[in-house]
Amino acid sequence: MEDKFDPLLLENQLCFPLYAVSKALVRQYEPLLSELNLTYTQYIVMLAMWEKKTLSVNDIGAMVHLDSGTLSPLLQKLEEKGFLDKTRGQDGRKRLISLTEEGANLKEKAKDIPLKIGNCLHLTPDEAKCLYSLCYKTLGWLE
Amino acid sequence: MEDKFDPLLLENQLCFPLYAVSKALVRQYEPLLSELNLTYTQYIVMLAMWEKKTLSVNDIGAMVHLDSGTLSPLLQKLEEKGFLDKTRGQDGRKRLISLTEEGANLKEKAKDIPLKIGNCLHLTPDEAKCLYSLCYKTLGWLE
DNA sequence: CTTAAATAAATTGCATACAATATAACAGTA
DNA sequence: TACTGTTATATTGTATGCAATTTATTTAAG
Repeated sequence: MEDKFDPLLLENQLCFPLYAVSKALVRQYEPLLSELNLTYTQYIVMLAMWEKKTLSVNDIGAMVHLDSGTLSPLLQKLEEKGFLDKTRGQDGRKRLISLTEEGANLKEKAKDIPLKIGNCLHLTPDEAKCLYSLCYKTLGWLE
Repeated sequence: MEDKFDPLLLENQLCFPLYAVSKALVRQYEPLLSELNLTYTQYIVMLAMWEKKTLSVNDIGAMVHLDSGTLSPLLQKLEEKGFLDKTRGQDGRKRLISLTEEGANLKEKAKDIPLKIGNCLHLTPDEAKCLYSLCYKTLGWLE
């Protein structure tokens, strides 16, 4: 007489461990990022900016999967911290976001963060690649 | 002359796709859960309650990885919705959370949700198992 | 019994997330 | 050109997350 499989047990969820590990990992970043005066969300926006130098709000949103409701106040804060500038482009609707010199210099201070985070994951390179691929594969179906 | 590997490119992050897929997946739940008058976080608390029937706030927190700062107002809302009851145990510091009849009945209405979510993931059973295991393995190292 | 230390929840303050709405500016058309 | 529809961003409202603090209660020591 085996128990019937209950799809509503917490341990039978797939989303829940994703949700839990995502939050736990973000918490690992916070002490490292606070030294740069950044939160995790601000950090991924800075990653996008270090990569592209100048972007519209929508461009950033497409890269980091956030909408203007989240980005508007967040970009405001990064501007107040002196890391970003906002200007108007030819198209007056767009706000062009660009790095200040201070914002660009911050990349140097961030360079050790990925390794430090990687070290606390305890995944083999293959496991990390597998996790990475499965996340992107799933993400591809959800948008 | 190959480009040097830049660990600060968005595409070289492991946390970022986890963070993005977690949010995207939670968004998939929202339209299904709104029919039950639940948010995703409220749903995982209800999963814990359906499983254990009675729990303290800390017990729930340990199961779903949330602290009292998040749970206190959330449990308040679930109580107002009529899904949960709060009582005092022998230990007057603890609040014992239990299911109301309405809360218990809600499980029947939720029973198809896991399958619906599973269908939109487009992962093979092996891939799902792999993703599940890697999340729990990582989670184990982060707390 | 009294009081200091520990524990359980709740509260506060700040920073997301995101749906829905509003606003501003551009683009196409009669 | 005046009007309409579209696009880009900002604003509003609700619900988390979580660190830090506070409050209530219990436990342990003296």
